[in-house]
Amino acid sequence: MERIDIPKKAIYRLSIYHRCLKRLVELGEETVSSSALAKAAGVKPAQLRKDLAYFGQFGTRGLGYPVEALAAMIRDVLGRERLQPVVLVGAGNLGSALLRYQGFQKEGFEVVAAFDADPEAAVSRGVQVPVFSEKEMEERLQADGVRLAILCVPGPIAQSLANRLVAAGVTGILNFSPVVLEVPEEVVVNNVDLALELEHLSFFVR
Amino acid sequence: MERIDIPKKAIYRLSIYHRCLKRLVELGEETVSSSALAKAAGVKPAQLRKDLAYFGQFGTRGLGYPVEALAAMIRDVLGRERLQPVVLVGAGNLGSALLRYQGFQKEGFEVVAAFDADPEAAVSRGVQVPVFSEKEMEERLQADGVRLAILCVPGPIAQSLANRLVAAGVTGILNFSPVVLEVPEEVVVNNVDLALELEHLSFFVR
DNA sequence: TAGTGTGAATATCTTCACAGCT
DNA sequence: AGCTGTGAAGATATTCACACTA
Repeated sequence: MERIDIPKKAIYRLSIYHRCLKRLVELGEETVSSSALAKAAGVKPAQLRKDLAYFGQFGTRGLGYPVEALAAMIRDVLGRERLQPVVLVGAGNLGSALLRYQGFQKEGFEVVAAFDADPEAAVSRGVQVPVFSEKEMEERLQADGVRLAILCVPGPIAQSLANRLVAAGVTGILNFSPVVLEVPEEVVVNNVDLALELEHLSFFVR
Repeated sequence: MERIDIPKKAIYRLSIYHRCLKRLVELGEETVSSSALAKAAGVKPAQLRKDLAYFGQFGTRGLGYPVEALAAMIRDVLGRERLQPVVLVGAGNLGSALLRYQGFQKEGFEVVAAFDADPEAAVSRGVQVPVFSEKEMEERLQADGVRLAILCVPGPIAQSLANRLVAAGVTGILNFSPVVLEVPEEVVVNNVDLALELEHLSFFVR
């Protein structure tokens, strides 16, 4: 595994660059300089160049980077060339909002199914994605070979659902529950902790 | 400003420690060791001790940290002793879910008002918080002296609303829009970019 | 003995600055 | 002339390891 020494934050930035590049494609730009793209992404030019250099040489000295090709390479690096199916667990308030939220689809993720203890309730919230009983989770996950899950359940049950997801073959969890999940080390957990983000702001604001 | 050399991530961790401490308070624990608390928070003991040491000495050698007092000091450091009012801008799908979401209240934040171009629609989504027309934003912000805002509007209009928030005295923005906001340097922006988090996972999962 | 507080060592990440293409 | 690619320097953050103390 050669990507061992790529800064984790660089991966985040890659996503941001990709988004900026998509805008440039729409504008019909053919090339972009590191300084222009860096500005759009809110980073320093040198950092952008270094981030890209981890994956190869894509630019032309004196000219810049080819917009289209660079976007394609980032998609490739991020594993976004063929799109990953995703499931969502816990279609409560936040969960069902995420299901209606267009942001994931816009970035090319397909939420193929949702699971909840009370599927009826979720459906009544206007969710389009099929919502199944949480009991069917394992069989459906395995049938579809799903590896990415969004977890939006209350704190106290988050760990046990995470365990079940992992056992069913999920290796990436986007966790909205305000809980530190324990998972085997081959599983990646990404925490989005809304209250924590607000709290963090409040430190800088007073 | 002496907190200049405190790792930014340490502030995040402080919030996590605080959450764990609250649980310990409920359980009636009087003291906790760095290793126990670190385990609960998902960090190494040495890191926990270092994080706390930035703010003073709170532990007793051979014994551990007093749960209650430590929680109080963290609240103090995070500026959470008196609670900050927060507003939410953009009560669409995601925004109104956040308004119904109990997580903020549970952590002691009060969302005092929401603003949207179409307040009726938001109210019809079952939002309890008063929703005002986006036009009234400035006057109400200034009246209440609000300094924290949650921004959940579509990308294209995010920057202009951020500008208005800043002009009206907001100094901390929790930004859910998939856009890099430009703000004066005294303003802190905290980005929560849902699609980006998923994309990040997909890199590690393939 | 159990467990904090911390300097020093290490690891990680960012920025500089410039050689080298086009 | 303009802009990339990158080694080296600098800045930050984490971890170790142990002196110290209740």
